[in-house]
Amino acid sequence: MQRFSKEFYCRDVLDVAPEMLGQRLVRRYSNGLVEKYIVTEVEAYRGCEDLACHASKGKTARTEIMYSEGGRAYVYLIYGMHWMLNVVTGDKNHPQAVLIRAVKGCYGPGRLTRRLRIDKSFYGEDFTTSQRIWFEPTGRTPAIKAGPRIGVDYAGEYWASIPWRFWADID
DNA sequence: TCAGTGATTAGG
DNA sequence: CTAATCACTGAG
Repeated sequence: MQRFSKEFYCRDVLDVAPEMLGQRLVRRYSNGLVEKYIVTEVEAYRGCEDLACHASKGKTARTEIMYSEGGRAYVYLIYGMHWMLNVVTGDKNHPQAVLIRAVKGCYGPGRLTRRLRIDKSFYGEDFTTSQRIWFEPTGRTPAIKAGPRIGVDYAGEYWASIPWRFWADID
């Protein structure tokens, strides 16, 4: 099965995020074991004007990767214990990312990274060339639902209520 | 409901 | 250096 190429990721995050639902996340461990998961829930974070997006506070060592071309991983630690896995999208200097919140059988962004053993070493990982994590098209086009993003009340009512969380009910 | 946990960030 | 913040989770 072919993985998604650069072109898939180098588009607006609001186009990419919903299209990732129903697609396959593949993780290959150092011992050769390969696990495959279907993406079921994501969130879009879009540019410096989006007050819920980390890039709204400007370019820092942590957010730098979001300013690169789409197709790389933005990984960071939250609340001192949970790694968050994001997919950078869009053109260079258009900081955007898709937070992977859930896959079939594993719900919650922190649980997901714990199960897949994703940590800081995945920061900047290139999904188009990586041998340990990537995404593949499945051909599925599930019905998509949308609602407010989780845990971003600090961004103010407008950005906290905008429906940029997307999910699909996949058995 | 609420504490745990530590990297990251701005500020002195 | 200090202190605040935080795209979450699990226990009760």
